[in-house]
Parts: sequence; structure tokens; C-alpha cells
Amino acid sequence: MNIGTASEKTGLPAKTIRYYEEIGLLSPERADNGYRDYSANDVHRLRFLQRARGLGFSVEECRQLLSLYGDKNRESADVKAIASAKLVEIDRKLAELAALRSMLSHLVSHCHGDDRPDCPIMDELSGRSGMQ
Amino acid sequence: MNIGTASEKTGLPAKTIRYYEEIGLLSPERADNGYRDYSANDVHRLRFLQRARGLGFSVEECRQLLSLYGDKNRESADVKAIASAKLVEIDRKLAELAALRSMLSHLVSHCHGDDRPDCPIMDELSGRSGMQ
DNA sequence: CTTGACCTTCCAGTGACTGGAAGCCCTATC
DNA sequence: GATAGGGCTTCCAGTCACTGGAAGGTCAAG
Repeated sequence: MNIGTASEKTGLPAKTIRYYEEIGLLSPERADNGYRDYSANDVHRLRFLQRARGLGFSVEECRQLLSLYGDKNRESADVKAIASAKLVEIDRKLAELAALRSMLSHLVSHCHGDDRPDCPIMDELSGRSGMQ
Repeated sequence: MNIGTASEKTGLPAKTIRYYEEIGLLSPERADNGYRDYSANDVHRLRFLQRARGLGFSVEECRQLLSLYGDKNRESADVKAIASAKLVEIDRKLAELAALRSMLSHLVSHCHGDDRPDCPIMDELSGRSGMQ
């Protein structure tokens, strides 16, 4: 499949897809005419990248996560260590997103006046319990 | 409070804090000696920025979200519209994080062999249900 | 066989930082 | 009171992750 189709299927701009190839995140085949030819697996990787990047994971983190799937030579303990570390981070992100959600939802449902409400939204928004 | 203390309290590098000021995300006072002087409110804003950026919101999105809190002149309907739109996005992010979590957790608990497992993790990871 | 959409590479620009130089401020010790 | 150290200042340059644009090749339709 051509890059345009891959772009549609993943929501990533073609430019970004080429960039991801340039930095070694995937290696699509080339057709005889020189066009990139994306497999279903390539699309999976790209879709994953689209999601993980949007969730605040760096490109290097994405590379690690992708390697969990793709690298057949990797030791099982190694896989587990990386995956476990990411799990902790994901749980933190989940909690932060939930806090943000509750703050916004509060704002939508309670603050209907013509002016800024007095409720200390910032407390929730910046995390009542000390972070890190 | 000086920038070093603000940096400690928020987990943001001093460089980043100065950058956020430069692009108008906060305006700390200045002490007589020219040093930036951060209030508790400034620290709240910074802590929020630290979180929201880590969750994949762009600086412009963060600016909008901060304005929900800070702008007393904003119309209520406007606030609600922005907050509601962000809620939708947050819910999407929450679902994606949950999917990522389930994939990683599956990897940790099921794939204990010496080699890559056969389970098609990519299906989960790239989202079984078609996105956008 | 031309038009237009899609592809290629390459190079430059942007957003969001990040590092480093040069110099001022402040405390602390000699 | 001089000086050493750490923290602060500005400014300018560099990096990461894209993003836009130019110049040109490919392909299906008319």
C-alpha cells in the first residue's frame, strides 16, 4: 500500500511517516517504481506510534515499546523490565488524566455563572497530593 | 520564591520555566535584585503545565486550559465549549492509555518464555476497533 | 499525450525546549 | 573586605520531532 493510504489508515501525515522511517522506526518495502510499500504490520506500528506519541511518550520510548514486540532476540527478563517500568508510568498518566478530567468536568457542570467561579479548581488541576 | 525552588516544586527545569514565561504562560513578579519571584499560584500553573504537557497536550492547548481558570472576562458559554471539547479528547486518551496498559500487562504476565511470544499483541496495541 | 494526483528526495523552517557563555547577586569563609 | 561558590540574569546557538515547499519522477484518466 502507498504512503497516502497508510497515512489515511493511521491518521499520521505522510511527512511524519517518512520521518519515522528515516529514524529507523519502520522499514517499509519499496515497489519497483520506487514508491514505499506499507504492509499491514507497518500500519500497525504506525498506528501504535500515532497513539503513543499523542499520549506523551517520547520517540525513544516508542522505539523501546515497539522493540518489545518486534525483537525476537530480546531476553524475556529484559522485556519484562521495560514493560513493567512503562506500566508504572502509564498508571501515573492514567491518574493524572483522571484528575484533569474531573477538574474539567467540574468546571463544565458547576461553573455556569457569568464570571469565573470561586472554586479552587487549581487545587485539583495541579494535584492535591504532592507529586514526584 | 526563586526559580530554583519553583523548579524543584514542579519538576520542570528552570530553562523550561523561563521559556514558559517568554511565551506568556505565566508572569512571575521580579524581586528588587531582578530575580524572578514565583507565587503559589505560579507554581500551580507550572505544575499543571508539567502534567498536561506530559499527557500529550500541546502548549496551545495548555494555554487554553489555563485560560479557563485565569480569565475573568471569558464568557461562560465559551468556557464550557472549550472544556467540553477537551473532555472528549481526555476520554479518548484515557481509553488509549487503558488499551496500552492492557497490552503491556498482558506482555508481562503471559510472555514468560525465552523468546518472543506468538500472541498478536499488535492487535491490541494498535487498536482492534478502527480509529478515526 | 497531456493533465492532475500522488510519489520521490532534499533542504529549510517551526515548536518546544536545552546547553553554554558571560556576567551579576548573595552567602560564607578567610 | 576580598574572594570563592552557587544561583540568578540574558542571549544565542543547538536539538528533537516534525512540517512546508521546491523540483522532479510515476501513473491512471481523458
